[in-house]
Amino acid sequence: MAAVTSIMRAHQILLSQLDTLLKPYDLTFARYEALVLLTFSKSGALPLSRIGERLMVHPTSVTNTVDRLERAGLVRRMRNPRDGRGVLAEITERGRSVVAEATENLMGAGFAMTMYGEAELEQMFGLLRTIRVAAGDFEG
Amino acid sequence: MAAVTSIMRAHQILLSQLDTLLKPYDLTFARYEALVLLTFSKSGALPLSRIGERLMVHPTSVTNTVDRLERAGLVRRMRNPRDGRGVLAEITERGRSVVAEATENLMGAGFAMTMYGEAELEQMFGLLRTIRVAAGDFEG
DNA sequence: CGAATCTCAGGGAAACTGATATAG
DNA sequence: CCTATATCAGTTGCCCTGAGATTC
Repeated sequence: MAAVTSIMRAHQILLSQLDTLLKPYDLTFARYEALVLLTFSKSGALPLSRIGERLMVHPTSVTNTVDRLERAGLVRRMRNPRDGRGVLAEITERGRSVVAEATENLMGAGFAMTMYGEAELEQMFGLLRTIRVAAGDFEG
Repeated sequence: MAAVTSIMRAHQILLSQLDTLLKPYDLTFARYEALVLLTFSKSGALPLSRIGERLMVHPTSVTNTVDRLERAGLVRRMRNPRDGRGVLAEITERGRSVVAEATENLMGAGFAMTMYGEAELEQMFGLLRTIRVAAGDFEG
C-alpha cells in the first residue's frame, strides 16, 4: 500500500510543478499533453476520438480540452475528410511554437525528474508499464 | 518525459480503480486516505492541520474532507485540549470498521498492484521516494 | 500585536452522466 | 435500424484564493 501512496503523492507533486511551469503559457497539463500528442502525429492532426483513446479520457473531456486550445489559437477544428462523423484537431503554427517553448521551459527549470539518471528513469518506466498494460493502455 | 507520462497514467488508472472499489463504502480516495492516517495514529485522533501536512493538501480541503467523514459518522470533531485554536478529528468505531472492510475489499478484488512482487514494490517505492524527499514530503 | 488554526464563500479545472444531432 | 462521433447541459469532487473568527 505504501507503493500506491508513493505513486499518488508523486503524481500530486509532479502535477503541481507542471501546472506551475505551464501557467505562463496558459496551459494545463491536460492541454499540454494533447498538444504534444498532436506534435508527434505525422500530419499534426488527429480525430478527437483518437485523442480520447490515447489520453484515456472521456469524449466530453476531449471536446472541452480542444475548445480551450482552439480558443487560444493553438489548434483548429476540421471535418474529417474520411469520416463525416468525425472531427480533426490540427495543431497550428502558433501551437507548435508554444509547445516547443513550454517543453524547453520544463527541461530547463528545476523540474523534479532531472534528479534521475537515465537508468533509473527506464527502470521506473518499466515498472509502471505493468499497471498500464493490464489496464489496456498501450494500444487499448 | 516518458517516465513522467508513466506516473501520470499510472495514477489515473489506480485512482479510477480505487474510486470504483471504494464507492460501495461511499468513500473517495481522499477520504479513505484520511481515515487510514487516523487509523495509524496512536490515539486515533489528529489535528486537522497535521492531516493537511501529511496528505499535502490545503487546509480548506481538510475541512471539506472531514465534513464529509463526519456527516457519514466515520469521524468526530473535538476541540484540541492542548491548543484551543485547533480541532481534532477522531475516528469512530464505525469509521474503523468501514476502513477495515474497504481495505480488505481492495486487497481481495483484482486490484492492479497485486501483480507486483514484494521486491518490485520496494523498488518502486524507493525510486519515487526521491521525488517526494525533494518536494519536502517525508517530514515537511 | 503578530502568528496560527479553522471555517465559509466563491471560483476554476477536470471528469462524469444523460440526451441529442449527424453520419456511416 | 443500429452504431459511432461529437456536442451540450448539468452534476460532482477536488483544490484553490480571499476573508473572517478565535486562540496562542
